Amino acid sequence: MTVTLADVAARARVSPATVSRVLNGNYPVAATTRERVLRAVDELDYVLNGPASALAAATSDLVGILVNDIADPFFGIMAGAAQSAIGDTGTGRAGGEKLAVVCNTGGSPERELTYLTLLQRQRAAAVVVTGGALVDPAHIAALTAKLTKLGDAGTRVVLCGRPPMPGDAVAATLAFDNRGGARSLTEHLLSLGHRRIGYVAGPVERSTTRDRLDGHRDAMTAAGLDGPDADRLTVHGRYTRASGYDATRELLARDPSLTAVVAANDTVALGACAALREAGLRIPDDVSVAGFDDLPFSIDAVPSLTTVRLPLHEAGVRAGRLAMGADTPPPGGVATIPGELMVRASTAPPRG
Amino acid sequence: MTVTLADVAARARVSPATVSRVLNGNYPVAATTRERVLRAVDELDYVLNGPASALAAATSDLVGILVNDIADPFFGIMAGAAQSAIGDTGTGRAGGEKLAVVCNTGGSPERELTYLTLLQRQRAAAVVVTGGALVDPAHIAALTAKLTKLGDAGTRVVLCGRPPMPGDAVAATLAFDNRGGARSLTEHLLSLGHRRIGYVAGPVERSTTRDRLDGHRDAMTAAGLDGPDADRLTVHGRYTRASGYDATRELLARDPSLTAVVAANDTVALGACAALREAGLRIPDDVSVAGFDDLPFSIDAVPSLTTVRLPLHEAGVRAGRLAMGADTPPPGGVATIPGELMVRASTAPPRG
DNA sequence: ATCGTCGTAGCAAGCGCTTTCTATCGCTGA
DNA sequence: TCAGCGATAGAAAGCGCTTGCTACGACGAT
Repeated sequence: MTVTLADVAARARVSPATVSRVLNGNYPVAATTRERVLRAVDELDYVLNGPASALAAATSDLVGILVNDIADPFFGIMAGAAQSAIGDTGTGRAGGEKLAVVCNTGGSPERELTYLTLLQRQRAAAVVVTGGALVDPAHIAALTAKLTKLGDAGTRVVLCGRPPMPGDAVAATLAFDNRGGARSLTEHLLSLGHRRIGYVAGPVERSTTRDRLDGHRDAMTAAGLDGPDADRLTVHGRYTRASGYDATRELLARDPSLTAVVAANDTVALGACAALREAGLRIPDDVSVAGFDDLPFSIDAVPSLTTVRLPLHEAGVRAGRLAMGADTPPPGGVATIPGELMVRASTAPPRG
Repeated sequence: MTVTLADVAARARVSPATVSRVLNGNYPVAATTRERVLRAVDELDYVLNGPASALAAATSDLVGILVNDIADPFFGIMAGAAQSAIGDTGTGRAGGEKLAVVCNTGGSPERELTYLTLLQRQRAAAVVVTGGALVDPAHIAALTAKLTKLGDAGTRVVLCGRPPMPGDAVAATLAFDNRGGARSLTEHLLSLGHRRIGYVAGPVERSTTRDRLDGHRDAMTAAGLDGPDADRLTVHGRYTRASGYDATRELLARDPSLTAVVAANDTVALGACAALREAGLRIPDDVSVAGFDDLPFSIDAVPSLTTVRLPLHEAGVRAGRLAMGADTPPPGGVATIPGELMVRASTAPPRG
């Protein structure tokens, strides 16, 4: 039926062992023999049997990339960058290609674990886990256990855009400085003269939400604005446009006099803009708006969005290279990646 | 080292064969035996060796989803929908889970082929190929050959949002009616009274570009507007915001008096809006703008974008189910999915 | 009481590859 | 001239699982 190594060997008049060695290029083979084998491979249109090879060699060329939401460019950009970094690291040697695949957890902890098990089952060469973690201790424990098992089985584990985990299960961690970024964003608003600043946060159970909110609070506290308003002007929602819209209406109801809204991310900020506009408020004349992440569409928003730029592409590439073992891990295994404040047209001094 | 089937068998005091049958649930096993095996699996924290299983059974539980650009929600939505449809089809039986993974080709034909080879190597159970095809005959031939080989090897091939291919390599095709959608969009503009309509097309080599442009031309021709202007008012670019921006400036230079711009998709439309606004033109008062796809952000654009809605999520789900063999293919193997005209605030009658 | 049958479980032969160990050949140096 | 060695190729033993076939009781039917 399908062509096997033995078929190729027969056609090239060598032993299967030799064909295997030519294909893997990890053993000296005379040039003329190699030539003959390669020709046979070509003529028979032979494709290696991955499972058989993985079984015999006890390693596979699968690399998994876990994302929370594949329809969100935040993850798409990182995943795409990681995937191409992994694809490009194939040193040109035949058969050296890795199969970098992305798995969409939809933000569900169970699916996250399920995918990790599936990847473990496939004896994946590496796993890149992206995006904010759940704060839930039970899940962290389960995840740590799973990653440890993966690590023990020889799978390289890399965290990207996610806080470090306890234990030494993880080969490398690339964490975003969400807290610092959020702080500088709020500081920007404060320096413009804003005092009544609403905050549209993400889901409480996510570390990203907590870190960004902490950064915001840091800045507010430093400005002496940590009164009871802090809680009253914070609304939690999901990382969606609709959530930003709803939350902003709520904020407006709680304090119609607020002069700025900080959103958990750019997508949420878009929803906030819609709600404000609908309320007859102009941006930034009446109310300033700020986002986070600097996704591609943010610069196109009207007005263009002030936000914190996260080097998603660069982080993805680095994560991919780390997963391949092509880069050495940062000292201590953890690198914190700073965000960069991008001041654009959606923020301005408050009126009066 | 790692736990094997034999270890589980020993602990449950049965033969490896029995453990395998319990895990696969495809052979009668006495309830008490099953119970004992399951407990042993649990106690030893056993994870099946995927490659070994795939080798012995000559099938794997890998399903590949190919996309052009993972950072583009157009693909993200379809891929996410397909992936969850595939995950959910696991009929509850233990071990029945498929590993649905998405592969990012970046629009490169070579990478497309490479990924297909890699999936073939893994003996993937199914492959879903999304997005517009390349018009290039050489690539179509190569692709057809590859897909045929995959099909012959038992991989179910499903096309989603992509025109049908020659031959019987493909199990099912879900094609979008790009041409019909584009036609109704332009008809809408014509019915508003527009006559000088610019068209910002995608890359010439993509079938999606060609189909949408054909639909536009259909409508223009039917309105007796197929003069030399047809070419003059068409500019090709990529499916990006920047490309839409550049192309629209070009269009404006060619004919400052145009009253409407139709873009190849929503992302491009956003760029077009930016260019128009920069030129001091108001939307839709001075110039109407229309997109295609109805991505989530389109309703949030200012003004909200008139576009053609493609049921990306539904199509993705259906493709996923087809890939699992959970749905029966449409008659003839091809289903054409219509788009729905969404008239919003970015289009209005021309001035005067 | 005997035989066929049904329901379970075990045996053992691979699946297609990798890799260790061994064999062979042509040289080089003494 | 011959031992010894480097370079290259082959033989064969698995890797961990699936599955066709066989084995074995227990039971109802004759």
